Amino acid sequence: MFLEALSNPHRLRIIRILATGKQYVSQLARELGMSRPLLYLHLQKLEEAHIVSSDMELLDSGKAAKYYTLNSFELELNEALISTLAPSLTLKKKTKEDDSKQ
Amino acid sequence: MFLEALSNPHRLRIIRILATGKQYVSQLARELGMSRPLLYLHLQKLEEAHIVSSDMELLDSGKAAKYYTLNSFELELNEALISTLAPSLTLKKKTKEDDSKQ
DNA sequence: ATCACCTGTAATATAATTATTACATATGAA
DNA sequence: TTCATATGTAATAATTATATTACAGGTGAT
Repeated sequence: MFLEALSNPHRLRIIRILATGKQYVSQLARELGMSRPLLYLHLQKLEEAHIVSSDMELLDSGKAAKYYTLNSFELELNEALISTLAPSLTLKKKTKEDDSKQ
Repeated sequence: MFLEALSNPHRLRIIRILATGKQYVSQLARELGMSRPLLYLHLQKLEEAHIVSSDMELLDSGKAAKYYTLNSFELELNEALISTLAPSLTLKKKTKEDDSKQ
């Protein structure tokens, strides 16, 4: 999931922008020139991979906004790491259904 | 391209196996329980990303076999790296057509 | 009430990736 | 010659991922 989340150019751009500071969704959408629904999709993937986090905050205007923050991460990516961690890096979480099917 | 190549479970399994030593395609297909055409697809993506390399060798039987080897790589993956390298990590190489369209 | 912002998502369309099937070709051994 | 084992790829199908459109709802200011 983690590497999968990093495998899209839009998502890397999002990371790059959030690296300069937190932003709320509409603002980010304007900055990226991207529709909000599409941005939502990418933000969700990043959030599921724990690469970003979100929280609601009040703007000065008094309106609520959803702010996204970049989490810090560090991964020494080499062939040895992949050999040991292979499954957990990209596979989606197994559901209980999957287990019982097994 | 590099991160994209690492964003698939099959390809990580391939890496894991090749980490134990080079193998030729048919052998690898049997070991993975995967069809050869599909394996080809994944090996190509890995090779384009320079994660694996291939060369033809003669088996003891006298038949030619295409061996794949895992290249060694090392990438310190963190938010700073992504901020600086963002575009080159996932984008496909631009073609000359792309340039002239621009 | 209307305008200018915000969040959130359902339904759908489009594009890209992944997977299968069916071939053609070559070599050595029985 | 036939069998078993290689490589290689074209054509297609199936599945996921990405992107768009169209909504509904909320708040504060004019």
